[in-house]
Amino acid sequence: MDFQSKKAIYLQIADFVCEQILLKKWKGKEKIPSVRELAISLEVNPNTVMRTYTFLEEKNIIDMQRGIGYFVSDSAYDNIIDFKKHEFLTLDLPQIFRSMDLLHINLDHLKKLYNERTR
Amino acid sequence: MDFQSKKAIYLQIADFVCEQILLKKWKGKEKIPSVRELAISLEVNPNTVMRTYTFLEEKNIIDMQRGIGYFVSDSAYDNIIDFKKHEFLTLDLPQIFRSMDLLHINLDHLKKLYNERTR
Amino acid sequence: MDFQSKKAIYLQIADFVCEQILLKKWKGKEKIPSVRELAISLEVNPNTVMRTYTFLEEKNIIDMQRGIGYFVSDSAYDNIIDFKKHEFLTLDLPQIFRSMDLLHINLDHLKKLYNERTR
Amino acid sequence: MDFQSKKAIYLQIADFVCEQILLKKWKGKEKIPSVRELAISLEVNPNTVMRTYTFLEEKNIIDMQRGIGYFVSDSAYDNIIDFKKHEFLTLDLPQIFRSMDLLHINLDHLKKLYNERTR
DNA sequence: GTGGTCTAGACCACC
DNA sequence: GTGGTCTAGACCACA
Repeated sequence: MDFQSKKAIYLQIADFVCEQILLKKWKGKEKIPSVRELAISLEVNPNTVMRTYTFLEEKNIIDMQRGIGYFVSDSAYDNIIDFKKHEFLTLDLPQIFRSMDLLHINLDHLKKLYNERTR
Repeated sequence: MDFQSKKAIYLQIADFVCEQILLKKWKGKEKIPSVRELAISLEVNPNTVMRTYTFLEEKNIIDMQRGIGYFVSDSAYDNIIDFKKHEFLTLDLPQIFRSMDLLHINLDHLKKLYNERTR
Repeated sequence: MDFQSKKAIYLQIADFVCEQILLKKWKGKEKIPSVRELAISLEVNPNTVMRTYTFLEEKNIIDMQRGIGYFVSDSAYDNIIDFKKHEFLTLDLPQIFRSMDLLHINLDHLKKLYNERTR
Repeated sequence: MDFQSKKAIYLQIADFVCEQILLKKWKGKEKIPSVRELAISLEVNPNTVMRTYTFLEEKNIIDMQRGIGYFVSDSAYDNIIDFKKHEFLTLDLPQIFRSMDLLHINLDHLKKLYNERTR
């Protein structure tokens, strides 16, 4: 990770964690890296990771067990899908379609780009 | 306009101005609202509109004529299209496709939503 | 304020803010002290007040306006009452009644203490 | 027991032990479960139960007999009552009355809830 | 002036 | 070892 985007680092880390879960690299009920571990491996301050974990706990994506660590919550996968899908459909998509109209990009054009993309 | 999003207000206003131009509501070489007028109608601080206009002037989308006001530049329409298209294709689109993959939304689904959208 | 209790300072400050609103000292739509101001007057680090304000914003008790400051939200009073009442009835009260039973304190005794309290 | 509250687990276990004694389930001079037994039945780390027992021993609520186990102390019942009552009257009650005032809950309301409670 | 983020480092309670 | 809180100080973007 390089944190180039303008987005706050702690949110980029949150996205990273969600992605690990969506990709099933970190599965339900599994322990995730400790605050300090992740901070070292991402080369950021532990406070920043702490902020990410607190943020994700409020969203019921991870759970804390006193003195043990953080765990992927039972409903993490579904929660993330629900949350992100809702965000995508109500916030991102309307703007995408708006841009397409203004820029005169139609669906066929998009389809072509979609199939050509580097996956 | 309500400026609810987290995006900076001056950038939201810039988007608004660009949209007026793309929609040909404000055409080439036409005078656009003065800083003060726009500030009043949008209920924001004139400094904020000033910042928008300075920003757009740097991007050669509007021109200033001292003592007269701001005008849509000759090449405004093409400039906006070029800039926005480039941004859309290289920044937005890859993210969109990434989200679609993670959320298991395919092109057919997108097509359906596109055709159903409220324009 | 002296922050004697074991509760985190940022939560004690949150309680303080809620109290100002419940007591109608800070009314709806009114600007509340800036992060820095409150930090100085309470003699704590600005980060601590920031944390309080972020916490209260998530609970829809205060609103932020970019570059201007924080404001008591429209529904702050009702939100606080709802939230605190729910907490009191479902969390505090059962424990209180449990303690009373175990300690053989009955309602008449409580009533006496209630009427004698220093208000 | 599920230890959901934010209170330290060892203190929640201490409360549990005190309750057994107040309810006379564990009577004076009787042997109480060994650290290991209780740890297994509560599904916690033995260290945590150990801490509870040490804590209660300091408060003269239980006594240790080397090589034999822990016992309810002679004065346990009275000690607990005294301690908890003092805590309840000087710490909990003022807060309760304060909350009641702020939330506009009066004694009659409380009385009704008290009589309706699930015992 | 406002809020927001990040780092560095410390200290604490807990398991 | 774990998380949680707090301070101090810096830097940034925004109104």
